[in-house]
Amino acid sequence: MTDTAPRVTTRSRENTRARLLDAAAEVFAEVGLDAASVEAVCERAGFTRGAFYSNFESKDELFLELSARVAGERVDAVKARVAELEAGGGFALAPTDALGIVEEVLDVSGDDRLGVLLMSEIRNHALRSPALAAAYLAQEEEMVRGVTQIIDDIARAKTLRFRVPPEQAARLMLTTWESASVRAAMAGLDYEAMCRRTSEEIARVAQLIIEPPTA
Amino acid sequence: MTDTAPRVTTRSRENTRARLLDAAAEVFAEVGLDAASVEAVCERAGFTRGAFYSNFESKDELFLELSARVAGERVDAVKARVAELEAGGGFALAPTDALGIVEEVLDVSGDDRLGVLLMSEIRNHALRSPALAAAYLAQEEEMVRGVTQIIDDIARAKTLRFRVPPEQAARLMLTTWESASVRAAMAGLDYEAMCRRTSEEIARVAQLIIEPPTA
DNA sequence: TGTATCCGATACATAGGTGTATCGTATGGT
DNA sequence: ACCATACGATACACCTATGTATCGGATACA
Repeated sequence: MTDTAPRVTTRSRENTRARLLDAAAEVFAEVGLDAASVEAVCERAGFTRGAFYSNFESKDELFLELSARVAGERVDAVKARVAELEAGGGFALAPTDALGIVEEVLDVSGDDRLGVLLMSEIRNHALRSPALAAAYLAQEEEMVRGVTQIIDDIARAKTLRFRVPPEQAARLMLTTWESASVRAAMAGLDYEAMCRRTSEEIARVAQLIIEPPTA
Repeated sequence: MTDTAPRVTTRSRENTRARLLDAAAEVFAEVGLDAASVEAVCERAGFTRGAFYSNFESKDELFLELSARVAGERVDAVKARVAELEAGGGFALAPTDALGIVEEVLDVSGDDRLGVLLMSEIRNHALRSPALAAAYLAQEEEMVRGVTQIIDDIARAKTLRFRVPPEQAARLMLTTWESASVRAAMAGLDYEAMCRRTSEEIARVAQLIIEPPTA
């Protein structure tokens, strides 16, 4: 590796960073950012604090990076779904079966309970940190773009008409999804029931948005 | 006060409790529950920790009580609005002016930035504490009941028709409101702009829900 | 006015977390 | 195979928060 790069620090360091990030995701989701000690994160990852401070400057920096990672993952998942839909276009559902469509799009971001907790944690802290807020809002906009496209694609494929512009529909879907996930997690439902209930809630909104065929 | 009550501890104690609760609301909103030290709360209230531990058992207990208080206040505000509408019924707006209606109903819960932060904090912790979760969900249900009634009243007064049952409409309004408030607070908008933007967002949803007159 | 009681302040003991400085070792390059 | 370096472990000093136990003063009631 006689690269132009001044330093080749990328040996197993990336691995350590990744393990710390994974552990942090778990611990932060479980007890929250502020209640989570650096030591707890390290213990979970199988390191000591020496490793931590060798890789990150502070807990906040790690949290920022973690937030960026999960945001990126979510956006990527949606984008992948868009590509999938545009490539295949293999939808064989009845146009009015909103729930079916929703479920098919939804399982992309199969959100477990911890995922919901982590996102909530990020959202909560974004309210106080301008840097996090900017990242959070940007990610949300990206999500809107992706979902808007999905809606567009589906509408075109099925020749559906909407009562609102696709972008607004996308926003509605996303906020409904967010709030439904949180409510489900709060009610302590297991994963399956959680998904079911979330789907139903979103499907209701979808049915409201979709213009019924003028038969 | 030779009451039947076994103990008449209610001298100025209630005052102290109230002041501590007020201070806690501020501090928790500003830095979050976990980052807020008991000492910070006491300092804000003008007391020392002695007063705190004389009135509350722990920070968590205080938070639980605070949550109950703000939840009660919100529900009361909505209920008062319901009573106001049912008593007066003085709506002189055009039926299609969704934004006008929304604004008139909305200013009830004139939410400042700190209020949003505090609610977010409560919501976030409710995800991990069953007791808080139960309280939070119960409050939300009460809010839904109130808003449902408001929607019903308005609909009756204006002979509007909806595309969805009033209860679902209420849920949609509330989740939209919640998410819009959070987004506004995140974007760092001032109070006025925040209200305006939130109103617009809700009005759009209202317009979607309201069935247009079949002219 | 005297007295008992309640309430908040003060002082103290302790724990847990943080960040840094140093050390030993594994690894990569030649 | 050797050397240099990077990486993570260990140890240390500091600090902040917590909870309790005790003290002093104010207040209610006679």
